[in-house]
Amino acid sequence: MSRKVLVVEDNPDIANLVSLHLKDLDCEVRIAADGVKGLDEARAGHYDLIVLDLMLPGLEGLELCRRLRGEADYTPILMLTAKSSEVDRVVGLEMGADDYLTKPFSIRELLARVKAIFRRAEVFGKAKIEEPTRLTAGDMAIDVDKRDVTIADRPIDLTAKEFDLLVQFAAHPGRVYNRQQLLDLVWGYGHIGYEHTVNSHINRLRGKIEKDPAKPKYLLTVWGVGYKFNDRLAG
Amino acid sequence: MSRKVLVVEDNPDIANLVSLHLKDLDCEVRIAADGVKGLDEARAGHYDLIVLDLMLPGLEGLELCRRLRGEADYTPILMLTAKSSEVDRVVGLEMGADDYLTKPFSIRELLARVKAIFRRAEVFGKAKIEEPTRLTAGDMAIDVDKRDVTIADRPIDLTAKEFDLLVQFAAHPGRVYNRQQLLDLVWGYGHIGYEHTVNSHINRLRGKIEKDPAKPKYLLTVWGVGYKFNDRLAG
DNA sequence: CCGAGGCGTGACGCTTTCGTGATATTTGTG
DNA sequence: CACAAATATCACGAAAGCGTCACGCCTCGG
Repeated sequence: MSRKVLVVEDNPDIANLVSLHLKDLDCEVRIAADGVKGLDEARAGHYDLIVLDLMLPGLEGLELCRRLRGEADYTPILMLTAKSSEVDRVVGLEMGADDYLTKPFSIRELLARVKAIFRRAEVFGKAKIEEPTRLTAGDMAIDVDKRDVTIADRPIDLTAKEFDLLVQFAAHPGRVYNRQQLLDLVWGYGHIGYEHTVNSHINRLRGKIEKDPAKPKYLLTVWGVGYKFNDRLAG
Repeated sequence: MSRKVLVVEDNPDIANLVSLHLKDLDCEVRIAADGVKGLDEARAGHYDLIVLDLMLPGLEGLELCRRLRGEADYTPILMLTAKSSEVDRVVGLEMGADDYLTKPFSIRELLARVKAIFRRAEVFGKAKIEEPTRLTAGDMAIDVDKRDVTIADRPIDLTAKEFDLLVQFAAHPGRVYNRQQLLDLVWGYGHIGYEHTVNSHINRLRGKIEKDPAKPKYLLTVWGVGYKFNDRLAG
């Protein structure tokens, strides 16, 4: 099963990043660099989702949204914007967007929204996208909805960032992430900061989940690259 | 047991949201994007409920309602509308709608109405929809129907919003909600307001249900995320 | 028409978390 | 074995998030 996604975004960096990760979701991605091309493309191809930047040259994102809806096109739309006022959210949704994301947004957030939209679209008989709400690895158990973590049934107290980091790893055991990827995924694309920051958080996280942080059992260092979650955990 | 529901709604955002939550109620949902399709679909399939937007392109919601009734189709109808005038309500009900909801409506409200309609339909020999009318946690007891709360058998006086908030939490202990989710769930989807408002209500609620509001026992803060109801209450 | 209560908003101080720099330790390489 | 680069650790200041209180608006009932 492959879903067609149209990304309408003038910034090629963001467009590429988004399409890269959407392809990971097994999506077929096309990019339109401005509003006019976006509208043409949206009219031409039958897309399952349109990711739309609100700030576009030529044609405002909201206008594109409004026009599509005016033409009785009900392709789900996910809006991206730099503004973060709550009013915008409502305006966007009233214009017919299905969801709304303000920059800087994290890739995890984006993917979560995209999945949510596809999940809703199941109503129309499309295939499912599974999203586990519980993750386990060895004697570690994570409940994503409840945002709690236990090791050998003992609850572990994590901060928001620590938890987000851990979930990112635990959801893809064995996969290696470099620091920039982690910043994009957890902190959000567009976030300005040092890669060094990741070290600190990994360090704090290990202090809470590892019995001996110097010899980590869950969060392993991949020298010269980054980190990964151990995918050979006993028990 | 699955009930068939037809959602006649041109705004895909609302349609998807509604159908998503109806599916949670174990309903089989179909969506019609305009009045004509809605009428066709309503005639063709045997539905247990029709959720109908009053503001539809092509064929007015009221007209659809009237026609169905004219054809001796007595499928229950729940009307949605942006207007909140009393006149509309009366007209809607006279046209044969079974219930009426004005936007912005909260999902909880919608689900409550839907369940109420199904409950009435039981008279005609349909299966039941289970709904826990009582919630307990530690020494707190909530009667959802009566809208009263006791702690250690002492009655607690709550305002409408406070009660709705509490029920939302108590019905899903341990689950973490961020402020936007709470606004959507309790205040109603489409409501315009500040996330900060949630803080105030949590604060007032704690003042009433917590012995020491600074060290809450029921409503816990999840730093950087939102709030949750304690799911590790003793006794 | 007035008063009480519920609600939303703003302000402010406190707490927690986060990011950063400095320094120590480890790892890979010549 | 020594050196450089990468990572780990620690501590501290900054910033963000939260709790609390007070005020004003609105609604509803008297």
